[in-house]
Amino acid sequence: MPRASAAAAFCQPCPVRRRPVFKPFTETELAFVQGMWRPRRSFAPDADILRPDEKGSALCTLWEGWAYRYKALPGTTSDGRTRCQILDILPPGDPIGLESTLTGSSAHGVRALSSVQVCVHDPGAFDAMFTACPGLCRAIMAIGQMDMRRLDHRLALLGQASAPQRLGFTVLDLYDRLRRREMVAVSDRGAVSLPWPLKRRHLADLLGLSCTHVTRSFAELREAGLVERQGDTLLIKDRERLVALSEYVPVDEVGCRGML
Amino acid sequence: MPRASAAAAFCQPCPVRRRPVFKPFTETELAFVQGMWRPRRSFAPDADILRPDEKGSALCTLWEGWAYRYKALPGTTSDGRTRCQILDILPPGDPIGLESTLTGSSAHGVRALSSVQVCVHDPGAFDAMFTACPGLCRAIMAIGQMDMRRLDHRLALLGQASAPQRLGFTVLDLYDRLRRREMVAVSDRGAVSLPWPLKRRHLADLLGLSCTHVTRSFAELREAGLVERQGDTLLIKDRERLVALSEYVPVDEVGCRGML
DNA sequence: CGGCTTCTTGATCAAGGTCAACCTTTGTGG
DNA sequence: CCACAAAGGTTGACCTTGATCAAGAAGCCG
Repeated sequence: MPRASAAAAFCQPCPVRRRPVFKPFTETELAFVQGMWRPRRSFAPDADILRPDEKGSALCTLWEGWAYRYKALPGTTSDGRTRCQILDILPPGDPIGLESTLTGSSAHGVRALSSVQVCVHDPGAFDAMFTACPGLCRAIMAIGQMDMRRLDHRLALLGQASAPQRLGFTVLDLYDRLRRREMVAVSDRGAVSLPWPLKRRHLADLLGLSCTHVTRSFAELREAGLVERQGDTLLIKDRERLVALSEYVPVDEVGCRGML
Repeated sequence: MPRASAAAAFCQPCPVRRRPVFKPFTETELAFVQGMWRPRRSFAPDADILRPDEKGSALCTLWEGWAYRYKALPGTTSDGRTRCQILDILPPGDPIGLESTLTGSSAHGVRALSSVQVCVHDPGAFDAMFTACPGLCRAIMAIGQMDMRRLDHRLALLGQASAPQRLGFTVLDLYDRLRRREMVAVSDRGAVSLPWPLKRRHLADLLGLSCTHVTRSFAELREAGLVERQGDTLLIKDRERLVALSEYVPVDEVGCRGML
């Protein structure tokens, strides 16, 4: 079958899965996941990969580019946009549509942050996974717990931290998640840098702040010599002090095994 | 074996599981869950059922009484208590310790809100579940998604809603969760009531507010004729208007199947 | 060079935090 | 049954954080 062979060509040497966060597949698992393979789809920045109200939607994995989970809210912000809370940032490798596959509907949407390609899986085959691949199933459950743990962190952040702390925490959290995916770089003089596709309004929606206040908090961190924005990458100039200011505690997510 | 027979005596006609939120077990599932059965444990109010830093801790299910998941934070509030964010309220039937069973450690603690009894399960047998009971495994994964969905809601709440909205939303959410567990009552003149074990400080930690401001917000709802506290039950006097004020959208969690 | 969007800065205002006093309820021992 | 203590709840005065509104400054295309 052309479909299976195309999958094999992609899944086995998958560039995303080669990163150390992901556990390698067993042969059975690889075969199973390849059997679920469907052609990849592309999305432009700001397009909905998963609409908030969508029923019976596709199950897929973020293969290239970034996205975010969000929840649309009634009403509108002061600057015209519809109110929205960003729930989580999704870097490459993260699954999309698990909730709707498991429960039949999704209470959140997923939107592309940059240009995005997703690997599509056949949701009809999903239920078979529970009998065919118990180990994979356990791994996905563990990933779910990790996501929940990060949500817990974020909840504590919105409940308890000041605006600059929220911002600093988010920078550090993103950096650490990307480091595990080998997507960060080391600059000179001990500074490190990470890709930064987030606009002010994304940060505002993510942190529960207004755009202007995000700017102010950013300025605060910049003036303290902690971070520096350079186009679409962000420099962390003094991790030590940034950690102290944000009361940052890393959320570790080692040895996950998804189904890219 | 006395152990197995004791389990059978409890699990089969379990008073908690008889409620409509829970799906009935199949025979295999019942047998499996009974095989994990260990003697129940009791906790006094304010005792830690699961300490935040605990490794390799027990897996159990809330059998009687209420608890809450929380995250302790460095520093201390103005009134002396250590700072803490309550992540979720756990009514009877909710599982405890899934995260640490699946990932080896838990980033949150669980504390008893009232006098509590938990059904203890053998965490060593947990991994066997993935091969022995795929259906149960799927059900637990779906529960995880439901919990995540409620966390999403709460995140949007802390990010976007005013203090009275947060309070109203929480009242309505708790009411609906308890209704599905048949733990609410109807009062006269269309009002409904629910058990209310939450002190001001719990609400403060849950909603990311100060104790005094919780009082003020409560007073606001009371003066608007929406809710009324009577000892340790809460009256909802005008659900309609409370829903409108809080922009409440129910988080449904029908047909879950746990492993009590 | 306009015409976009995004970012920045300043002035003003409201929501909520802090501190402190006081009131109510609950529980306990005499 | 009362007295008292301790915990929790309520209220008010004041202050800080962050929202809102509005006007520019940079970028970033065509």
